[in-house]
Amino acid sequence: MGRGKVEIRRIENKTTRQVTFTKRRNGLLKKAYELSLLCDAEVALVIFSGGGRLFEFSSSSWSSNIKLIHLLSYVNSMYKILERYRTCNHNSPEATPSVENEINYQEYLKLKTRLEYLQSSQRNILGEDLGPLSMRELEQIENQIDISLKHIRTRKVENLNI
Amino acid sequence: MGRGKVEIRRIENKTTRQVTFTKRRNGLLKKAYELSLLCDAEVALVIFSGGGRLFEFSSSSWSSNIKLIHLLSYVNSMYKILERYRTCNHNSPEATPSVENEINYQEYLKLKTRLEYLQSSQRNILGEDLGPLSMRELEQIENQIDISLKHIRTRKVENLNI
DNA sequence: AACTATTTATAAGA
DNA sequence: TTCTTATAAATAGTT
Repeated sequence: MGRGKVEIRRIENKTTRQVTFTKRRNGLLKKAYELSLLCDAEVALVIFSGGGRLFEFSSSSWSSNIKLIHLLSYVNSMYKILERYRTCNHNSPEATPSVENEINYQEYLKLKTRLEYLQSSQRNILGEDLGPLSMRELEQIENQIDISLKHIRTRKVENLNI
Repeated sequence: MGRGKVEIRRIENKTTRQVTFTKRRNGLLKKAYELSLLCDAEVALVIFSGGGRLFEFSSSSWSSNIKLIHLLSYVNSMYKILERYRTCNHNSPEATPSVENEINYQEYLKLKTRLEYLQSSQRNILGEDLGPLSMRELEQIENQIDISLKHIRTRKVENLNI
């Protein structure tokens, strides 16, 4: 994408590396933003430069109070699980708590059901997949949204007055 | 970057949105990888599709004083190891119960994270917990809801005509 | 920091 | 859907 084709490996020249970093960093942040907006996706991007400076983007559909904190908790729980796996395996491979796993599977199914319900409901609230809905259901959603719109507009005015 | 110039706003057509998501998601992941390698940078990227599927990249050279990044890298490499282990043991199914369970547990965590996002996002869409949101975010939600209201009203009229 | 020659990404079409 | 291709966008090397 430039005067010459470039091999994807560490750029040895420091100045070139710095310049390329700035250009590509901006490109990446822009594309992360575009993906989130165009495709309604949730995107979190964290970049540390070689010198340790931090740049980040996260789409606003991760409502702002969770954002990267949420990412951290996701990573954290993954970490704990993997840690447990490692320890388990080290000591007594047959001691894997199968009861606990069963409970987890029940929980998993519950969660999955709940998630599917929420996704479907969210789609409806966003005006998608309205086909199967009755007039009564449509009116309920319409009403809900109307109220929500009022809340949001009130909140906007409050924000302006701060 | 294609046959036509495209405005950066939510693609309304579902199929187009899905296709664009796949293309741009791959592009973004590739560029994240290239940036990390070319410029010796630490990059973490997490993407949720509209349908809730998770995609992620994280570079493997993290400086140890950065907690989040370190954890993410750790999780990533562990995941790869688990994945390889699972593939290796494809032929001897009785040897892998705990790995399978752990991977299911990972699925569970993914689901849980996604559910929490959805709940929070749903609350916002319903006009709740608006406190932490910026004006820009409020306007985005307002806009989304406005569009939704139009869809729902159109649908109501269609229903009446059946 | 700008500038452009090229490469790369991708939107629309097949 | 997957593959192709025309065109937009990104960016490597230059000034």
